[in-house]
Amino acid sequence: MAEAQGQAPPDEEVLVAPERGSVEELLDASAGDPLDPMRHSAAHVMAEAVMDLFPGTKLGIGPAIADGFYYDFELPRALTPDDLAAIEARMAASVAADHAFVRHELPPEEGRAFFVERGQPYKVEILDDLGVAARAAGRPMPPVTTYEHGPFIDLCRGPHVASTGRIGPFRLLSVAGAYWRGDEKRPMLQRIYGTVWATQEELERYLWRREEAKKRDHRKLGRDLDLFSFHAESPAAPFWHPRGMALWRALEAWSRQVRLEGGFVEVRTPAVVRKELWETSGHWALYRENMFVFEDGDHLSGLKPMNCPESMLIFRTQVRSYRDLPMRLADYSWLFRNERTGALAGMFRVRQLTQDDSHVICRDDQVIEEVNLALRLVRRQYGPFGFEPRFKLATRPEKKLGTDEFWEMAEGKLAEALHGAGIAYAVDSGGGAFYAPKIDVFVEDALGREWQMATIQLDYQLPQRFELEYRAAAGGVERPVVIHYAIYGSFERFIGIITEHYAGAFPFWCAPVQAVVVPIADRHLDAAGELAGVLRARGLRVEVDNSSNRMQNKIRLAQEQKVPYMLVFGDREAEARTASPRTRGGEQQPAVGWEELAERLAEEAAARRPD
RNA sequence: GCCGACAUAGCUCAGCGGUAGAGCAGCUGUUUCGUAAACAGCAGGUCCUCGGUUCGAAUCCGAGUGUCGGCUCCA
Repeated sequence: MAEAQGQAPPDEEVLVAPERGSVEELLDASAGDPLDPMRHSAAHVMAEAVMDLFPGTKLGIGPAIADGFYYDFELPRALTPDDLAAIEARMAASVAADHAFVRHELPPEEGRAFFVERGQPYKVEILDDLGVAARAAGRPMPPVTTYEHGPFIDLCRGPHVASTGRIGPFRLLSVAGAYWRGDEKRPMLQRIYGTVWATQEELERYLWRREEAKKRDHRKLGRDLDLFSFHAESPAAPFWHPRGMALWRALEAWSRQVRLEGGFVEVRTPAVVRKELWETSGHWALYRENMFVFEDGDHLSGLKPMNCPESMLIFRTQVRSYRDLPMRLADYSWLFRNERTGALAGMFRVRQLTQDDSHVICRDDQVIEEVNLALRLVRRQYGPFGFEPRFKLATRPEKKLGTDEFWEMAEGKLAEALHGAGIAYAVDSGGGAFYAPKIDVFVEDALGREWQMATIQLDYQLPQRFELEYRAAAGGVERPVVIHYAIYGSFERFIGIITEHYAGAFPFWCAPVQAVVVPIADRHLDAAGELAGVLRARGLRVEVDNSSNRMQNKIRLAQEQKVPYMLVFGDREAEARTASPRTRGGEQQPAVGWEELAERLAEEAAARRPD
């Protein structure tokens, strides 16, 4: 989720840290939530409470964020959950006291002196930086604004609610470490997160949503549904169980079909690669700390973190003609990334992963068309999940390779491809990779969370590093362009996302187990097995519950496993060679003949409806 | 990597200085049942690992490993 790189408008970034990864923030940084003043006010009240309980606390920043607020503190000791309760109680007292928020303005020097005197070095640093920024812009340093309520006064530009009594129902949520200004070389402060809403109902709804998200946690569902497991013997590397693998294969088959329709051919490339390749690609210089490197005889080798360099080698195995382009290569190879331990998180960040990786090697005049194809494939591949992707054009960053003309051209091509596909998009100014602009793709899940999914990257660097060339129509040689994208991203992360999106109730087409036959008594087991065989012959994933449980319990277990169809099978069905389907939605369907059922379910699977 | 928390049976958790408990799951037996839990019995644990304190450690302390919440990172 934190893959998006937020870039706050320059004059906002000091006092208000945007929530990283929030697409709303990325798409429209100016759109503030109407609850923000209240949330920010709650942060002030929390700071008041903390100062009260821990005199001498040094204050960091305390902005409003999506759904709430936080404040960073330098404290004499680590906070415990009990402290949160005490802080909440003090906050409640401050709210009950209904202190007015009062704005003050001080001349710059006086304002600075005020915070020096109060022993607030972080606030002083902010003021000093504001001064530097003002001078750089050739403006005079503006007055220092503070907000005071009751016993507490803080550097702040506002706005706030009129008084603390206007702060709605709130709850403190968690404590976490956070580097001052997000810089890992600076001190680590303690950040308290809280949430606040206009009404009790909204607060409760938010807390319910958090609970719901916890219930849907893919790490829990992955175990409950027997999809995968993690083991300390290979940290952050999933072990795929039969059911997880069934889901994977269904997704993979769909990805392959989409690639096939898009004119791709598939390759597979080695996992162990000598360092010379990574030197050529630039990974050795730029990505080595994330690679697993080892001695391989008298050479140094690395496990590949990405597929692209190897596709370059495949391209170079022949003299290529302009007629051979575009060459569209799909690659589902294993990738290995030695992520920093703290970054690991269930399926969302693993160290061994597989992408539905796509490399299009094309002529410069084919770029727009190929990006356009990528955009169409993205939409097509997300269709069966009901995801409606949103697109963002990430343009030149401050630190970049290449001339302005180059960026002008590359950004223009991506924009044109977006227009050509009839896609409305936002611009993430400065969000591009250092070597080229890109198009980032986002989807919203069933809980309203935004996820960054595919990224479509233009790459003029790799062809140059690998000296790729083709024979041009006009004679001579020219250098192709590479377009990279993975639509699911990694299978691991995508499965994590859809597990939570569907709360484990996967659509029929990709459900790990599509139907369970529920024999009513042991005498039905043989015929139930026959029924399963008929369905399996049509490629359906069917199991028979041959336990000694009663039918009711078999149904309950199948429901808990979120199996789309339960096929109740007793004397009547055995007699007539039918089955009585019950859906996981609780609908009981009339008995149907085996062949007809197989036909119907096979069609349903092929239709890949999002459900 | 950094800050903090957590680690007890397959799962969810209780026990928190005197050598370990429940529910569910599992196994066995009985039951063979018509749309979300049949009944009975049995079995199951170097209390993450290593070290320390103590007469005695699941319990206190330290280190390590893993996981979780964040920060950072994320071609």
